[in-house]
Amino acid sequence: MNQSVVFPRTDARILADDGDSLSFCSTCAFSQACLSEGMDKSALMELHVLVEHVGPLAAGDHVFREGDPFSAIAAVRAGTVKTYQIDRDGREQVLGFHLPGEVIGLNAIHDDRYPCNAVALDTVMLCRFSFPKIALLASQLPNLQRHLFRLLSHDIGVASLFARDNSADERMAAFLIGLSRRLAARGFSAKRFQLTMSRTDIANYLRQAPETVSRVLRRFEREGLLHIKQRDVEILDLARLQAMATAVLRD
Amino acid sequence: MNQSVVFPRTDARILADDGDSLSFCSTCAFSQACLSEGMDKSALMELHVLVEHVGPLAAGDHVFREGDPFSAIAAVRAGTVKTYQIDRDGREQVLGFHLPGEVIGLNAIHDDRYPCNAVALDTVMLCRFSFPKIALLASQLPNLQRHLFRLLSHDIGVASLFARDNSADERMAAFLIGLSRRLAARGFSAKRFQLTMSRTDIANYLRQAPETVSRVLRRFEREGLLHIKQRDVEILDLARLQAMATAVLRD
DNA sequence: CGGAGCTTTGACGGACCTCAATGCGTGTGG
DNA sequence: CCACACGCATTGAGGTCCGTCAAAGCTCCG
Repeated sequence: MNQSVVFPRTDARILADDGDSLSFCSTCAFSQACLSEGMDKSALMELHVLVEHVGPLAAGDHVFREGDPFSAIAAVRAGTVKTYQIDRDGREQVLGFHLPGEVIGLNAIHDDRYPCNAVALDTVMLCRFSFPKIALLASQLPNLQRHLFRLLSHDIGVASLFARDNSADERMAAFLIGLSRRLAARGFSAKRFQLTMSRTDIANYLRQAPETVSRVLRRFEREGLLHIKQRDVEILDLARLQAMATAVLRD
Repeated sequence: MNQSVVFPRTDARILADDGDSLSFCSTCAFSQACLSEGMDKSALMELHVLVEHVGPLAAGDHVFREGDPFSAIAAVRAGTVKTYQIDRDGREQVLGFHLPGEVIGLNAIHDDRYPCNAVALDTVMLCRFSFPKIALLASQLPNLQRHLFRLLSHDIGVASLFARDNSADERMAAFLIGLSRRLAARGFSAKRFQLTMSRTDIANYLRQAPETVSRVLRRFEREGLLHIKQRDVEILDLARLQAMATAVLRD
């Protein structure tokens, strides 16, 4: 396990590849989102100036750790980032999985420290945005400010989804449907994808025992809802899975 | 139960009392917070211009309803506001209780609609801030922008607190300690306070059965942790209660 | 005084966790 | 190239916390 924290140490490598940063940036989810919200090209140029491309990170590399001073948010460009906390008994608590196009670090603004750890689950590429700089730019670009407010507002709702009064089946269905939709929104297949996280991580995230995850997935397969082999999932009955998930996702 | 939505209809009453809005505003939690974060007096004046004082609302009055177009956030000045959703089976899901000094409506920025209902549990006074106006002002006042970012960031963390699989006792202890601290932060007593919400609401918020809430509170009393009569609580053993709550609150 | 609604109390059952053992896949070294 | 070992996943058996159901008590009203 690599113990190093990526953010504070990657300045050198980041500064090294600014030659092609503009071409890279056209694939950056954050920039794309800004564009789609009506930000003009010249504004986007200013955004590009403060972007730092981080990666590739290997599975197990940490993006930041709980308690680190807050300096930047980051958009996931490729791979999956897991955020988690360690409680006082040393047990891990998974807070979320972050796919390409999603932003991490927003919950660190409040008290200027990252309140959780963030670790790469596979090979991860990031766009790093210095928060002081992007906040300053936001005061000049209304659309950027608006985009940031929306990102933050969105995350408020997401956190409370998996309360324990839903059944194990419902939570698992909601988890899979959520993944499917988020991947589809980024252009990936909605019906075939890989679980980049272990069953243990999924169980932890859903507040269940790993054994329960195993049993529920197996039963889903027996009932023809999906096909699963190792970490490769194929959803066979999206409608029925979605119906189970509505109790959690409220759509 | 009063079915009216307060925000869209109170413009007349709000505009009527702008004569003394400045004196009122000195007690507004939001303004105070801005001041304490280093915003200067002239900036605060500009903030006062766009504040609208709403209230008093009676218990059962709605501040906004799920699906209403988003227009404003609001700081609770007095009383308690409950936010909740209705799932497709018609069951209520309590999202949170908002005490004086706390801001509601932040989760509506994302898709320009309030994603939940907000209802007064007792006599409530609010400060209403038009969001377009405060966002515009924020781009001119860096400290205001920073304050808004922090408010949003804070709510991300709060939402995920009760999502974990802690025991009924731990969640109840965390609920009480949370209330105690938030009230103390506003100058109220940390050891004696009123539960402005019903047991049913508490149970719903903690994702428990009302019967469980009843049993746990009763057991806490038998064990000398607190004294409770109806909705009046006196905490007798803050330390022990806090110890139970750490599993949830992580402090 | 009486009724409605919330709260409390008890008995019971079920969903999921814990514990334990086996199976499977991957990487490593002989 | 195969054997072995380690970690993760699976499967089964048993226990428990808490939700559900039912009934009675309490409070605040009219």
